[in-house]
Amino acid sequence: MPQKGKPTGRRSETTKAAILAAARQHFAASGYERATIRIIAADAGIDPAMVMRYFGNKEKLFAAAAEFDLRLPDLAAVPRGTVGSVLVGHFLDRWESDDTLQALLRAAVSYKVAVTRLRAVFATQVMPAVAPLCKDRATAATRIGLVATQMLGMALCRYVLRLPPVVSLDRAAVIRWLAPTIQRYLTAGP
Amino acid sequence: MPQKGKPTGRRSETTKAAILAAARQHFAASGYERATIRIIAADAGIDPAMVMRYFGNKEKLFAAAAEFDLRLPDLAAVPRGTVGSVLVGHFLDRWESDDTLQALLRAAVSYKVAVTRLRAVFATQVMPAVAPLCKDRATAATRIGLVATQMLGMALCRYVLRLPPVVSLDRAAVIRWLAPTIQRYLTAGP
DNA sequence: CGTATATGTCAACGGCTGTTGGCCATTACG
DNA sequence: CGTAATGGCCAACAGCCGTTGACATATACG
Repeated sequence: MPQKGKPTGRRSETTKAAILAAARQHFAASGYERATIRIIAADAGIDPAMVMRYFGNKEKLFAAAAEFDLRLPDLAAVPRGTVGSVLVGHFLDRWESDDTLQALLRAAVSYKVAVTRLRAVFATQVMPAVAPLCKDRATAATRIGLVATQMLGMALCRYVLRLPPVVSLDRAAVIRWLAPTIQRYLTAGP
Repeated sequence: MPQKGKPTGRRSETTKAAILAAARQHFAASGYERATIRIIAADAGIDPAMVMRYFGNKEKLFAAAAEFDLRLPDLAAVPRGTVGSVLVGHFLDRWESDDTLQALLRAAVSYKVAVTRLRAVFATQVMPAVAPLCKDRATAATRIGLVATQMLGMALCRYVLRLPPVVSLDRAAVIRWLAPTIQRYLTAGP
């Protein structure tokens, strides 16, 4: 038994990982339609046909590349007043250390599968983790939706559109400005 | 002299307008690469070759379709404390009454020309109109950049990604929640 | 009326796309 | 060692894309 165990094969896992990495990078940099299977394969150093063998088709390749975990921390453990800065800081970290989010956002704008996935991430990862912080269940969804508008708006302007004044903010400044907004959306009166 | 005066022709302006309208609609709904010239032409009821004759190529067609004016009101005239709600309300209006902004945002994510145009709109329309409200020149660009993150984030979540909790907010609620954020970005201490 | 010009259609081109099936090399295993 | 399977490459397909040029029609004007 060579490596792991799923296929009986030899080094397929290595190649598969290389394809996934190249796919994430190009989906993140160019969006769904411009990230060609041929380009991704060339970047991974193999033939386009291998991509099809391992992932079936482009849609499934994207689904595999867009799989990811936001890794939200346990928010019940942080002090009430700092939840805003913790959330902003965590999002910045995740956004800068993982191409997947950028791939998801860039693709979601023109590719149905991606927007569905993004909504799923919101519903299954953000909502359950943040909702307990809101006292009244009734407005929780609204509050978390508002948080999403500010967070995704920052990501859009900073990493995708690259608006100069937003790009030149340093990490601390982003947290200093955005944290009170997030805090207010989550806790302020209706 | 048949209608206006620019070409000597007969009804070319009508067709040109039909093409532009169809282009805007499809760019807004599908992004740059999925909005094909063939589809746009079919929607305008003419042959694809006409698009080329009137606009040269797809890039120039997009440039023509993405031309637009944000029509920001004179902010010096509104009371100091209501500038937030005026801005949010105006953006919502513009966003819902004109496909162009959505076309610009959808295309900007994967099409260089579009992101350049969007940055230009920010620099030549938003900055000059909003900057006078900021007392210190030094932080004005930063403050307006922050406003952009919240505004574009709302547009992204509401009109492009269609996150359910954000879509179901009514106009008044959006203003009620976002106005204080905008107000703080523009006027609060560093 | 005759002719030039604008308006529009048609068919085709080269290029790029996702996808497929067949062929070679290498390795694992009896 | 021989055989089967796995990893990988190559060439080709059908389809769609932007774009082009030749050709038909209708209008404007001398």
